[in-house]
Amino acid sequence: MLQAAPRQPSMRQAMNPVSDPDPTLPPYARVKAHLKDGLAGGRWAPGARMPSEAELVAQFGLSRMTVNRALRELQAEGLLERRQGAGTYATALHRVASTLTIRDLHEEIAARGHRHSAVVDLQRAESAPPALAAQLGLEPGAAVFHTRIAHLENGVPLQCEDRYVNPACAPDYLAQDYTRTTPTHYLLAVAPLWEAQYLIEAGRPTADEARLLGVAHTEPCLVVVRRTQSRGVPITLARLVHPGMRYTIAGSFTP
Amino acid sequence: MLQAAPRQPSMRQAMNPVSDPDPTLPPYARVKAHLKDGLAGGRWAPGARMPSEAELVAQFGLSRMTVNRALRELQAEGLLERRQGAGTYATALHRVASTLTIRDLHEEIAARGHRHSAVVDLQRAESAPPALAAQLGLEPGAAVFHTRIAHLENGVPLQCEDRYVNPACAPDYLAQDYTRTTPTHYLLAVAPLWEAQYLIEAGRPTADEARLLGVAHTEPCLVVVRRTQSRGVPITLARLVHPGMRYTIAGSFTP
DNA sequence: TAGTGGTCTAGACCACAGC
DNA sequence: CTGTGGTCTAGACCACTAC
Repeated sequence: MLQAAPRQPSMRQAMNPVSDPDPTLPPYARVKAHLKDGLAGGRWAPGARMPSEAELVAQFGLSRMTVNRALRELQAEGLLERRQGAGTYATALHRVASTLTIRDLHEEIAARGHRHSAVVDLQRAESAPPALAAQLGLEPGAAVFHTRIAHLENGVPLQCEDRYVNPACAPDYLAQDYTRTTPTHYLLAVAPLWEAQYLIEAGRPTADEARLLGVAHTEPCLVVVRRTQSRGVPITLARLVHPGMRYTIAGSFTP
Repeated sequence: MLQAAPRQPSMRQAMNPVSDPDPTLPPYARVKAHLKDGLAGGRWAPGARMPSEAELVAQFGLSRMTVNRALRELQAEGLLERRQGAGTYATALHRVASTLTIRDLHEEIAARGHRHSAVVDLQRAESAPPALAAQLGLEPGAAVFHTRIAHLENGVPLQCEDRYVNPACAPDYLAQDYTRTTPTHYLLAVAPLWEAQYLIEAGRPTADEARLLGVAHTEPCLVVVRRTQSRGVPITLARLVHPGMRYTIAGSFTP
């Protein structure tokens, strides 16, 4: 039903790129559209060899740079694999790489037109136990900053944020008023955020978290653990706990 | 090579780009590295105006196309915003766009060197209730294919996959042996996967799911709901339930 | 109008893969 | 060796923005 009409390439279709996309598109975009259509329509199976740059140059009457751009962008989008000297291939595409956007919670709530507020449960320096010290690149027992903050949307607890911060990166971290700004916002201002790793899992809240979120400690929660570095220097380790019924991470994938 | 020698922008150099990245990198990559370093180091604040293409051409002694490529790629990576006629700006970057990869579970398990097996609990055609029909672009009451399969890693249940499939897209879906292939794998072969949206949340398993996963129905589970279309035609709607303590989604962000 | 980005070209040299 | 992709150039024309 999709790859409806065409087929029976009989004579290799001679010319005509089968798809004749919007002629107002710039040429490189037309090449991309042509290749995407072909991939979507099964003209090239996963893993199959794609036309070479030279072939596309001849077929479309464009310069090689233009064709190269189209192919390079499709590669960046994960649709093609290219190997110097070997050729261009359709990706097996048994993976779906998707963009997941994690925004500052304050902005996320504001974007919904709702009111964000915060309850600061804890804001102090502590001595880092070995495991934590290792995560933040500190000596065991060194001072770390620790905050625990509940974030509310229109008065309803949405997230409990347990965060440890490397003092070297944000010496004034403890001096901020986190009912007026968020740790994320402050840390982004202090040091642009350059690398992050995260884990997403389901779990139960700790007693503290259950208290701050106003849920039973048996309530399933979505837990995001995120570690952030800037230029290789660990900045912060955060555990973000969301009541399962109140929070969802959404994403999409559109090549 | 060609543009080999140049450089020595005479006075310009004065302030030396601060960063003098790996000289073995291709020129466009050096420009990218220079700009990334500057952004990471706070040389340009979020929202600040970046050097124009012409300025970078003068500074690096490169052609405009090369500089343009560096800027275009940084834009694609979300680090820069560009407006024709206006200029190039550092993104406010109060968002962290991260790559989340969802792979076929069979491949994921195989990649860990473990053994994947599946228990097919249900495999039949059903009549689509209105809500489901709407999601799949069908008439209410139309036939849909429904499978419920537990996926095991070395014999331990890891995921319960409840899946509805648009029969028009995969007429032979019910004829497959899902102890030998996975629905994901089969559907990818039938119709390349072109758009997907998903939700990730924490919840409790249904009674069926708890039974198949061998967990209590109070156990927190990570639930991924994914909807997939190919060329705008809905293909499948899947609910993937993972026991919270056994499954984690990991991702990273490294601009 | 001047500056900016968006795009294209027709060549070129190189590194690498496969025969 | 040939064919492939990786990259660069020095111009060019255009559309848009801001003044």
